[in-house]
Amino acid sequence: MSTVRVRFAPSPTGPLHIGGVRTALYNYLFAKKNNGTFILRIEDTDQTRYVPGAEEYIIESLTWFGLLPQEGPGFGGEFWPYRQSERKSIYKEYADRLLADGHAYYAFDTPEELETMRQTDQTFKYDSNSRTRLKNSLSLPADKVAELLAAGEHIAVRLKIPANETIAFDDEIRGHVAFNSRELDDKVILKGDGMPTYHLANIVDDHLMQITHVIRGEEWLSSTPHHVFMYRCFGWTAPKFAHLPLILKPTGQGKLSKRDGAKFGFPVFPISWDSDHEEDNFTGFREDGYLPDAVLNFLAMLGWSPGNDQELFNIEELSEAFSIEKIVKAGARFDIDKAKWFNQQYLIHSDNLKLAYLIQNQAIDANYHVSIEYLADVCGQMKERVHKADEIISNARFFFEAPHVYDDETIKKKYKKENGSHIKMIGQKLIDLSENDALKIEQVIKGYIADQLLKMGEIMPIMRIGICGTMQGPDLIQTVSIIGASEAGTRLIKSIEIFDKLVTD
RNA sequence: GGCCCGUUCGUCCAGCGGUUAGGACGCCAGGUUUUCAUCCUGGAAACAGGGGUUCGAUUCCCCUACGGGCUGCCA
Repeated sequence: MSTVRVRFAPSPTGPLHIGGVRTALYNYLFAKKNNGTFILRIEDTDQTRYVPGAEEYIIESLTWFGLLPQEGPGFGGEFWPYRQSERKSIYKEYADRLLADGHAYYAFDTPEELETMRQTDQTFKYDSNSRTRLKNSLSLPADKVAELLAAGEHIAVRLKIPANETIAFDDEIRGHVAFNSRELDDKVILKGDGMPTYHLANIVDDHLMQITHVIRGEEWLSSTPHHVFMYRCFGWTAPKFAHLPLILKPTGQGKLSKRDGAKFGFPVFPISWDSDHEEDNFTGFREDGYLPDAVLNFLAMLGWSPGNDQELFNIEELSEAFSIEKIVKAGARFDIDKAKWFNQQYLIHSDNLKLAYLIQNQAIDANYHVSIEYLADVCGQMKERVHKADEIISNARFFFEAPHVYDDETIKKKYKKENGSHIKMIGQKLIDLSENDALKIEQVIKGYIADQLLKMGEIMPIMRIGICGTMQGPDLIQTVSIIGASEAGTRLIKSIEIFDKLVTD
């Protein structure tokens, strides 16, 4: 048994889609599980769709997730180059071989002519049947072919699919899949510009790079018979295929697309993508406050399960438990609520200081200049109350500044004017305390409430509003201990003035 | 339209001939708490339909319906 070699082969036509990340993840997990090699190959054979920066984006995304390839552009490996545009001559050589063996032919039809055919006939297909009527080296007389070849325009090489035979393969996920070759079109394998199409480049590279398992999206299932046919023509052993179910829109029809992020209000890309065109700017999971491991865990469960009820896995556990047989066959709808839940779980189990560093820039941007230790304390209190890292700051501004607005509703409902002086007194005592030990603070507050025979339920909520402005927040004693007894006391005294006015009005 | 793939709670998964069809997210109710959240307890919620095969089908086969993909000198 040869060692497992798998590849993730994205096309640098834009930012890497979250579905692509899952494909990369499954390849990575499969390699890890089998002690194999995970390879990155850049499929940039379409010059017209090439987007500068896309390759860097792909690598930065994989890096963020920790899904680093052992081979690939910039990662070493003995099967270089790993960028298809740099392998052009290799593909030409193999296309020639197919041509020489009679498994491919030259086609001279222009894209416009083919477009017209498709317009007039919805079912048009360039295949074993129609090719006899089209402009190619099979239908045209030899001298005419030679002439067109010499002219050198619009020369494409097409695969000569046999007329009527069964082409089948065993998919690792779907089992036996069979096609009749009459349903298959004569795919272009070498384009007019001399570049190969995906189909040729893909199988040549997979063979040359000794790929053992092709794990890719289901959109490739229909062209797999073409690939299998080419392996046969070359006399090569085909790798094993595993076609992954697609990720579908949360609601409505079709697969998740890049525009769905804006439409549904959540990211569909790992990290942000900035383009010259406003409508092509996308925010990423990273910038939106998600942790990479949480996203990975969520993605892993979208189309795969370990066969039991466990859902929380770190990457090591994931690769240990992973198996292709457990991949689900049906497409999965993207559920952002589940993703948020995973993220919250990871947030809760994250180290406070790590979280603090993660959100440090956000704090600075908001003009909150506090120590990293202070931020860590805030994270400790807030992490179980949020779903995304950025909410730690946006939901708890009272840790950084006195509240500007107060929850009127609760004040009107719970504030009794006779308690005002007591709360002011507590405020003064906190100022006098001049230290921030939680135990001492608790003694001051709860001690006073007990001494004066007051009710916790009447005093604490009002104090909370006075200090935080809102009813939502961590334990009050802990909060005071973090922002400081003196600051809290000052806020209390000031807020009572406002509350008194609010209640009399 | 044609070909291929699929179909268990709203969603993601478990189930691989005999189960009160299980878990998670979300939702609802209750408990804990100074609030929110976490956490705990409970609840509503599904085998697309029809034929077979079988003593017995959610599980196997066929048909229909529905969903998805492909049908480019894009990947």
